[in-house]
Amino acid sequence: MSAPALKGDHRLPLYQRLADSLREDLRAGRWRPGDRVPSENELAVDTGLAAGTVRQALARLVDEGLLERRHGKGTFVRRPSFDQSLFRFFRFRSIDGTKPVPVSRIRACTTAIPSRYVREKLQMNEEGRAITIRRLRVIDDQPVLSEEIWLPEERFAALMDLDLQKAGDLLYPIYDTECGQIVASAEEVLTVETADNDVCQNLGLDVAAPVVVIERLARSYDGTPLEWRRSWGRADQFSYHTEIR
Amino acid sequence: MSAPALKGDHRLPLYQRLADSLREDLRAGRWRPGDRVPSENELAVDTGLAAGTVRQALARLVDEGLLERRHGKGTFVRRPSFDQSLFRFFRFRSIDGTKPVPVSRIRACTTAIPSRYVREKLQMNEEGRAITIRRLRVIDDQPVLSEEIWLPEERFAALMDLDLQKAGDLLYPIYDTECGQIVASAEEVLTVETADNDVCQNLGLDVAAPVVVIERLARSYDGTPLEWRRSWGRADQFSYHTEIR
DNA sequence: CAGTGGTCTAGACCACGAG
DNA sequence: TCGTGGTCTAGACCACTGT
Repeated sequence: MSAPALKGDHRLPLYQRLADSLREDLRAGRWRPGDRVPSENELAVDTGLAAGTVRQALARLVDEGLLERRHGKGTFVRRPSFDQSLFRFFRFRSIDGTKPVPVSRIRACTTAIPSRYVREKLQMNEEGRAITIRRLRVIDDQPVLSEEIWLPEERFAALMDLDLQKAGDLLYPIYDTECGQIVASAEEVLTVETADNDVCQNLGLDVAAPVVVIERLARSYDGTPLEWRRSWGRADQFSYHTEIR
Repeated sequence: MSAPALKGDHRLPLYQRLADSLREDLRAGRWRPGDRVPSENELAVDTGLAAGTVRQALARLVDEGLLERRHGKGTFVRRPSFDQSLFRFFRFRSIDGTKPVPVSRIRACTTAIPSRYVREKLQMNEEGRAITIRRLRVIDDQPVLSEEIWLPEERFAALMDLDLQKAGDLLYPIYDTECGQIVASAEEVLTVETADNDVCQNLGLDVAAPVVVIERLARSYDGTPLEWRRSWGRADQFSYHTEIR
């Protein structure tokens, strides 16, 4: 009957256009991780769509990992927790067997000119400078992961005024609070190498021991590359489990 | 109104009970991979459910990877193609750059008593015997993967009357046609090791070169373990991509 | 209790594929 | 043209959460 008040290509399904619209709101910071988004009913009234259509849009965003439903309470912006992603790949255990909380030990934090490879990953132009961090992740005083991190200086300048040593073990909350940058998704590529001298020293390994290398490109809600990092971990702790269907 | 003619716990949602029922039909071989299942309309009429409910049940099975929808044609039993799963993990390329079709080179096929580990994976009792196959997967005469395969003899006895050398490069179609066993899903665990002498020889590697080990447990539609295999591949060909959200 | 998401229905119309 | 899956509606009732 009446024209639905939704932007976007009118040839696309309404639920998709609503999903796109909500994704855009998310990117613009209309709601923050942990916030409740409007209820299905509110959205249906606001958009003039049927409840079922709204539901389908929300379902899509839930599938994408952006939203989270809680029966009886509402639909919420999901808080991505990337630092558990390490434990998808490595079986780190603390001495007491319980949940391992890797401590961050910063070894360096400077501005530098990124390599061409990193520059392209971060979609920076040739003049752009970057902040680079080198750190160890440590469990029970045992180094388990060695990391090299690159950030475009433009967005993360505030980090240089900070004492990262005292700032906590997780970087993404710091990116958020100090730089206003929210990491919403990431791509990772795993490969296997033999450790060079540097990595051997950092992780306490024998020369040429196998190491697993994880390259991660983290992005904001709108897909802008925010951070590139490369992590080395001992391969004998590596284990990845998957289903095929 | 009328009682829906569906088995199962009546406290469960109807779409879930229908999905369970269809999954059971699949397991029982009512339809084979590639077959078309009844249309949404037919199912709705048969079960006395609304079309939307049937749709939800099918959506679930599609998510599980059991079915596949083709707009305008129907809903089909998915043909799982596991041998492309290698290429999720390894970047094998043929000399001419095109699609790599690894050739199977059988090295041994005998009956044997499985180790306790394999026996438990296959849920066999202590008296049960097994068939074991050792083979190389070869691309352009280069060995890329070394495999050790274990099957419960009870289900796969027909294999021993066969000349596997001439039977083709993919085992799962043979399991199907010769033994009536359809592989519907599998779990894989990836780890990294350093190559022992045996693996070095098989893959043409230096001693102590890193290798990626893939353990796979393949199951039928009802979850019965059908095959356990362990594959070794050179780690410098390994690469795994994933998304985090 | 009110408000949320979850299930289910009945029916309309659209888009695709094949004869 | 027909049968298939895909989108969308309008409304009923259920189940969970908090007050």
